[in-house]
Amino acid sequence: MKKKATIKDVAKYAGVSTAAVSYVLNGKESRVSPDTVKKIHEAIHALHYIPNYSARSLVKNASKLVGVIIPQTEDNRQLILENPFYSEMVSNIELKLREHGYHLILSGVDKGSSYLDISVQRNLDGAIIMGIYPEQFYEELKQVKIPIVLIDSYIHDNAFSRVGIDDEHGGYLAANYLIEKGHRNIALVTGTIRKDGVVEKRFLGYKRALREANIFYNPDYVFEQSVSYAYGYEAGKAIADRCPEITAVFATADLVALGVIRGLKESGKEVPEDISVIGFDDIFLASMFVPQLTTVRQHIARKGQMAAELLLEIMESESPEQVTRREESIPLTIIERQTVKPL
Amino acid sequence: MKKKATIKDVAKYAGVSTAAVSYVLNGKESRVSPDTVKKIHEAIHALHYIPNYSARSLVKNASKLVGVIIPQTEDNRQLILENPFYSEMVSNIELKLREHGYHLILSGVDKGSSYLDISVQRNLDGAIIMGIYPEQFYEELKQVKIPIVLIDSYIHDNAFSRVGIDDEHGGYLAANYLIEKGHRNIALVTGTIRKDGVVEKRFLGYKRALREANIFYNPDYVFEQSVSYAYGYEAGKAIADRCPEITAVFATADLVALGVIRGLKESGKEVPEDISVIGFDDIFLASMFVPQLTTVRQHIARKGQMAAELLLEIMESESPEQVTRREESIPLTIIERQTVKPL
DNA sequence: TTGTAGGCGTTATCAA
DNA sequence: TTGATAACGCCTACAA
Repeated sequence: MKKKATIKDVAKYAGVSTAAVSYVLNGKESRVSPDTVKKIHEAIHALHYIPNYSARSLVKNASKLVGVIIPQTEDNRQLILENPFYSEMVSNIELKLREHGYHLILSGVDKGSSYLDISVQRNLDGAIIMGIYPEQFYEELKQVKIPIVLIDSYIHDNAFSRVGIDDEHGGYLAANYLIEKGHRNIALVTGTIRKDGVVEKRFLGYKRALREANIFYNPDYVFEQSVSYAYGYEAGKAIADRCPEITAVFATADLVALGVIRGLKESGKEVPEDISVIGFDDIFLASMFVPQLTTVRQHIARKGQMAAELLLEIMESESPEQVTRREESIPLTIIERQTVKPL
Repeated sequence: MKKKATIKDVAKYAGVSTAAVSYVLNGKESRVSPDTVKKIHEAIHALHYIPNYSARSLVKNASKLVGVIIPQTEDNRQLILENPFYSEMVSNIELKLREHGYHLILSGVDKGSSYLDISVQRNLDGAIIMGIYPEQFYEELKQVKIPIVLIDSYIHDNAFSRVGIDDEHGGYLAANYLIEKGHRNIALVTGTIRKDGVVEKRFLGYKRALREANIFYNPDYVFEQSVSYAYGYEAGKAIADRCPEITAVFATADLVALGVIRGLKESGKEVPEDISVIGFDDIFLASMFVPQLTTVRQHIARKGQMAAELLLEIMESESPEQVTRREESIPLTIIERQTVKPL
């Protein structure tokens, strides 16, 4: 097996020094005579020379590597990449980073070991974190002094930049839409309401909409457990079986909404004839489903792109440490489809 | 900002040589006295020492990094991670690799640049490739002498190991199932039939089933274009509008099948009352959909796991170059749900 | 059992 | 404009 060509090989082949080669490799051709530049390019080509990033990383203390973290399941620690919400963001992030010469390490975090480990081991230039984690996680994260962009987190800390949406507003939009359609007994189906989580904000928006419409907030109408199709299904059945007065459901994620619809159906309720449902996110499934899901759209792809752009901007700025933390927010709109019926 | 601790710092702190530290770091504690081992562990802990993989990669010529490639869209070069089929495999691969101390670089491949680049730059220890690519891609791939596992490819080459399914058998299973239910005019909706692609094999299986049942193969019943929901939708409408004699559809991917069902519906055909549909893959959506999709199940998660296991085995063997190419096949079963009606 | 020192491939400093 | 050469952090003969 032929050994890979190194910068030395190139230098020898071109009859120049390694320094010269390094210069042209790093775009400092002005420091080298046009003649040698040409010779070096020829040598690079002839030898199929490809720079070794490990060596480069070692001396430049920068890896052109970005870490991306998405939530994982509690039990088997597997990434929740099946959720189109995450996969859509990841693919957009990957593309954006690739366009700028960065590669992406997709990784979960094992219990016990902190993300600090991989970040330091690999000399990551930055990281994008989706979802919310125990507070300790962020504390550790702060130790690694690299640019970090949080997606969908309400952690306010100067160490992090963030991109997200106005979840409170989104919750308000959804509930208000149902109210405008004449609904008054509106259930909320949602994942665990954690302090400072996106779900809590949406919940708050829901309550505000009720309040403004002078509708009594009934805690019994809140179905709170996990953000999954399975739980939506369960909640849908429960609503159909035990709360006949409910005429509309706001699910804080499309995946949950789809589960709700199925649960409702299996208990003999038709959507939207008997009961209306609105989701949140507008994952691509939402429009594939029958009936097509009415939902609050957030531009998921854009979210990924913005996170990547934000990170790139910080990483490539002269002094990343001094870049003021930035926050970006994605606009929200109601997408009217087939699952809400005016009363 | 405190500098990261290096092996020298640890050595100094513990009052030993860097060699000793390196030994315990690499599990060769037998070469060091229990006493110094202890001191070194203390030092590592006290200094929060974390090894620098770039440096390690440089000397060991191994990176503990695995490249994973999934197909990307033609136009915008973005990864098709939204397809649950891929994301489910990726998340399983990631977990398996992580359990063995490897990290995963998820990347697309830009036109013009070969995967050779990133593979050499990053000193990848191995790679997993999903989907099929132009022949040239594989030729280049062979140049990088690292272990490579192909998922769903019929490229036969000693340079690669493979994991996949018996697609011909799968196609046969699906078509035969429909035939057993009394259908004789069976459409095939599929992505482009490429030589040596999985789709071609399924197509072959479909034809064999017809032949064995003495059913005339009608090329007009083959709707071939792209493996996407959108195309399925289009094909579904076409079938409903123009081929009233067709009573069943075999879609070579669930995503396509769901599109077909929607297209059928919009043209006034009910599934399965008017027309039956069977899919392929059993992505999690298949059971979420209304009606629930009858399909040929391949254990997608298992496929990802096996690919990772296979790769790990090769990478960690004494002499990866000599490991005989291996092939693994995942079993297939029909999952009977609600979209096929006996005639 | 321990330590010294050379080298992995790059970059960057400093003379020439 | 060039070219030695010293790092970068780690591993591993080889010597002690």
